[in-house]
Amino acid sequence: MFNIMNTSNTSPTDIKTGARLRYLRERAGLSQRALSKRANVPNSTISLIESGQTSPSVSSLKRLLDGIPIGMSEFFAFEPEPEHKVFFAAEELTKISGGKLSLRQVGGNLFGHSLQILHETYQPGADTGLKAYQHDGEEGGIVVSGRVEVTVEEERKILGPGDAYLFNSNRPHRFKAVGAVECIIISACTPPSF
Amino acid sequence: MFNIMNTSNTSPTDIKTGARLRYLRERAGLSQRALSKRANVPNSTISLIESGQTSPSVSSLKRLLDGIPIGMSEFFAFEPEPEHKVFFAAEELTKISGGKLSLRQVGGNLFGHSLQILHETYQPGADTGLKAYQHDGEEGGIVVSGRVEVTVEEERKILGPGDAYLFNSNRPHRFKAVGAVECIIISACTPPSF
DNA sequence: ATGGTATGTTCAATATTATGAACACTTCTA
DNA sequence: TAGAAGTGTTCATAATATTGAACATACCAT
Repeated sequence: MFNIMNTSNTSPTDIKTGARLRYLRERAGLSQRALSKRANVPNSTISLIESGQTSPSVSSLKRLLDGIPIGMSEFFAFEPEPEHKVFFAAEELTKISGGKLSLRQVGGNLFGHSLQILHETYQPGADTGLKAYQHDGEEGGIVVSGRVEVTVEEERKILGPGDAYLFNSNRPHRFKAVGAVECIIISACTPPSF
Repeated sequence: MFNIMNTSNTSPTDIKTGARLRYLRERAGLSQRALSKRANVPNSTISLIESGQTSPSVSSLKRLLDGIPIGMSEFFAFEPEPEHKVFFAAEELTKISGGKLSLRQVGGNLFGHSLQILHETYQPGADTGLKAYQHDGEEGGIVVSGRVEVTVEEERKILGPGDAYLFNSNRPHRFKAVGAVECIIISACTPPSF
């Protein structure tokens, strides 16, 4: 069995499931035990998966991702590809969320990077819901077109083209497109790891 | 443990992994044993997974999907959503392939349908490679913009806007965008099942 | 009919994953 | 400094997935 870029010596996992899970868990500001409670999976299992000592069953992985939360498709959306690219065509942006709220990311994966840049497209009425990504970084962006109502804790403001925002990611926040036209935002976010 | 639309009575699988695998396997014209050889996984395992009696490990599932072939992300891209929709906004089309060759599908999943309609976008130079989807249906399409070189067995022709094609899916075929501008095709395909 | 080949399913044995408790370590607080 | 609470890791055991062989059917050609 052939394996590219395997960190561990024992390798039941040919795909980098463990590294992805660890990355996303830390990105959500969750400890192994915190995720353990939310996903109803023992922390030891999480440890073994993340260290590449076992390959989780689909059902187990599903429970874990539900606890983060993140979808199965999004989880596996980071495919192995030649990284260290500098230039990205518009079409190359990685789609990490679909439906009414489209998130397209610069670069195929984030593992080697300390900055996530997104092209966000909100269809009219699209709403992120109230979320608190609890990591310690900052996030900010500039509205390109359309109008969004941005709520950060108690502060609320409607932003239009040219307007911008910047805040600590651990503050609860929410984005909602208002008006009849789609809204496009270019945003950036600093992950805590790396 | 709660489960929507579970066909089986025993349910180790909360997500419809088995149904998805079966659908995609049959769609590729592969028997359980044929996929077994290509994926290096015993046919009995495939049977158990498809009948929902086990939840495969990620590594097993990866081997199976490599044999079809299909990516992990694409496999899980069909999320539970309200089906039986009639109208679909352009943005709602389900992206089932990325990179230089973009395939966007009408409807979130195909399980209840007998027709697959795609909005295909080929970046300049994009190429499907020589593929033979072996199912018994037909596929055809009309070029909207740009130019494609279409090869079906020994026949080869360059199609431009307004041109069209139609052939049995079991014939080896290949699409390649030519020229400097991206090429858009609207295509349709009849799956064998259902 | 008869043999050959294909299909998907089932089952006991084996290999792997999931679990809960114990461990080693760090950080915080009194 | 001591204790409590946090972190990730390890390990025997229990639970589950995987395997290979046998089974039941269906289809086709002789």
